[in-house]
Amino acid sequence: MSTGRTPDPDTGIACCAPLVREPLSAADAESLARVVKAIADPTRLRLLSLVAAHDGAEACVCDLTEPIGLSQPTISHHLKILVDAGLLSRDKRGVWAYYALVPGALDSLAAVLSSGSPQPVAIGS
Amino acid sequence: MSTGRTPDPDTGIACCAPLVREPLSAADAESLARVVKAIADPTRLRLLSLVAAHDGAEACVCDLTEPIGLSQPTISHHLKILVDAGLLSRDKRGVWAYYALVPGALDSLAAVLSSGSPQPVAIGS
DNA sequence: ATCACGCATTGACAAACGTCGATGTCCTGG
DNA sequence: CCAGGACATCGACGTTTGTCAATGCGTGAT
Repeated sequence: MSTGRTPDPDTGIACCAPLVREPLSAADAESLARVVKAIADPTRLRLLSLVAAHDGAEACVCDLTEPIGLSQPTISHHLKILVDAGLLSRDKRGVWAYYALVPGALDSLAAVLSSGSPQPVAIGS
Repeated sequence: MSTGRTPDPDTGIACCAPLVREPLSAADAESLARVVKAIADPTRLRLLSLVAAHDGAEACVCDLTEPIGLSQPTISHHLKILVDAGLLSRDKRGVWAYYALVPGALDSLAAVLSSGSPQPVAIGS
């Protein structure tokens, strides 16, 4: 141990400033990272944007597959990740599955990031 | 082709609503994802929080290694990713390397997310 | 009942990621 | 000049991730 921080007893010079507030705990960081990971992919960002761009912030899979240019199973895979993260909601009506933005989900995530010291976020499950 | 969207000529019923605004382009999604990926890791979130928790929003590596509990090369690796993403700045003074939050970087990232249709972000390089 | 269609699930595989130990580089003090 | 400390870089390893083809499951129409 004693890896670094050598406060010279004479000068009292250490390398660092003291803590002025509580940092993020390991558990909080893990749950926050789980939500951030959901949007850390270009395909999923485009999916969110595409859903938001549709009237009513709602779209079905058939309207997302073509503009993205990936296979249908891949689109379903990404949509599932976004739903599990609490960012999208799934509503199956008849043959079609409609995905919609969860109101406030992205906003509360953004609020956590912009605040200097992130609080735990309760978006995903 | 013709994967989905079968607007019945009689009923006119299709599955989806029309677009009401421009979605994110593939290139913009890729550059935005590069920044988001930088914070999509619990260790890096804790590092950002730790730096922010220090007086002056500045800290050296020796003060970050111990609370995180990972090896020094791993911490340096994560710090490099955060610097490359434009979220941290590195300032070597003497023997020590001080990392500080780039003012406004996290905020503009948060602004992109909360806005319904994300604009391209010019944070990383 | 049967068929076609929209979507989800599975299994497989290459690429990217996180972590470590070992080593290199630069600065400071003696 | 030499020794030691702070930090970066390198090489390696196991794990996770993104993608696809193939298949399964409901639903609605014939």
